[in-house]
Amino acid sequence: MATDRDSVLEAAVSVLSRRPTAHLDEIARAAGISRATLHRIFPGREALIREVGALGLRKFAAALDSAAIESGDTQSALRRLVDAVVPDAALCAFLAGENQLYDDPEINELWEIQDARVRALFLRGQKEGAFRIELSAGWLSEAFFDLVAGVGWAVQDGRLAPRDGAHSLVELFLGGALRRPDQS
Amino acid sequence: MATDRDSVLEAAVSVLSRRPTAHLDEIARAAGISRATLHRIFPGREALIREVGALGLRKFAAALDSAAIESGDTQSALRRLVDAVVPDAALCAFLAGENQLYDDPEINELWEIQDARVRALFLRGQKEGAFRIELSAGWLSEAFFDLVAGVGWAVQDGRLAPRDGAHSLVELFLGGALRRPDQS
DNA sequence: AAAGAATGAGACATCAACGTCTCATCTGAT
DNA sequence: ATCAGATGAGACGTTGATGTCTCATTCTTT
Repeated sequence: MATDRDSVLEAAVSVLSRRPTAHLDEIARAAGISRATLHRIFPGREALIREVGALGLRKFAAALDSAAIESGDTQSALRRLVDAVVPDAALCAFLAGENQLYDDPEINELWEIQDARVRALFLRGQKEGAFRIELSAGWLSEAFFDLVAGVGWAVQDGRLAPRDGAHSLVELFLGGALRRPDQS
Repeated sequence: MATDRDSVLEAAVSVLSRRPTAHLDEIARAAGISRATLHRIFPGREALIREVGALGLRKFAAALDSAAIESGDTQSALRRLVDAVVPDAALCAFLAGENQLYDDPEINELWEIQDARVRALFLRGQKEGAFRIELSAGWLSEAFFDLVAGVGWAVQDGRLAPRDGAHSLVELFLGGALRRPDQS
């Protein structure tokens, strides 16, 4: 039952993250069901979008949990987080693009919680001396999420190999684009 | 005449970059004109969206030109590019979110040209030893644009001060989030 | 095999945004 | 002051997506 709902939601993500205005026909076809059945599972378009958003936030929260970002050294924690979150990067891309979701107070609150956790990770890392302090924890958190979404889009459009997603993300975000001759 | 069109387009960007499905009523109100006049300037919604996209690409191309990314050392070129592009970050955010734009061959070709220029900048920087070679020029280009769009969104939503946009972007993209004790 | 549930296909009404039109009002130039 | 042009406000029909319905078919369970 729940797995059925989730499989439909995953199919919806694959369509909606690319084209947020896709018709229900299209989503139903992507999920391999008819529009009638789609309506039997979700009362309407709005409910479907909300459920996709909620799924995305659940998975993001689960990634934060499984990465145990609140413990251990912060750099390793961030690397674990990337590994945990990249498989669901498409969902993050959806969350990033569907700003209308945050009109819903429940969704918004759930997001605030997760975002605060990420910000806390960066703040802790800054206090420990792992992350740069010239950049605010808020901006680091925001930029991190932007890049996760970017990986999601790039993978989905075939511009980035799924295998490379986590590595490209970590290396750029942590190390930057500049080569450091004095480092190696 | 042209300034009038452009002022309407700028108003449209401020609305559409945040909510791509905004009604024409809303856009007209944001531009300070009536829906009738909006229709007199642009034949329809589709044309309006296309024009906004074209404006964004023109401004992006102008930023690449004014930054002279094809000459000089690549790191400085990138810094100049950031300074030139951040004021129009909202337009880039719109371009990033409106994937449907790229169905239009003219828009798509224009984008390909600019994207190739950015990729060439990174490739040149890699050959010159300024940029890391473990990350593909394509990914660097993609991530750069993601962050520019992120700055646009963050500034528009008040999460990032406009003054900080360029600095935050350059520092994170070039230097990464990691602090380097052996550097300073 | 038979009964029940679930699904797909399609028809149908509804509704909101869009595009077009008209007319009154305002502005600006002569 | 007058006239031409532009604008705003609003009405109107059209269109397309949505939500609901029915019915035939398929799958499941016993």
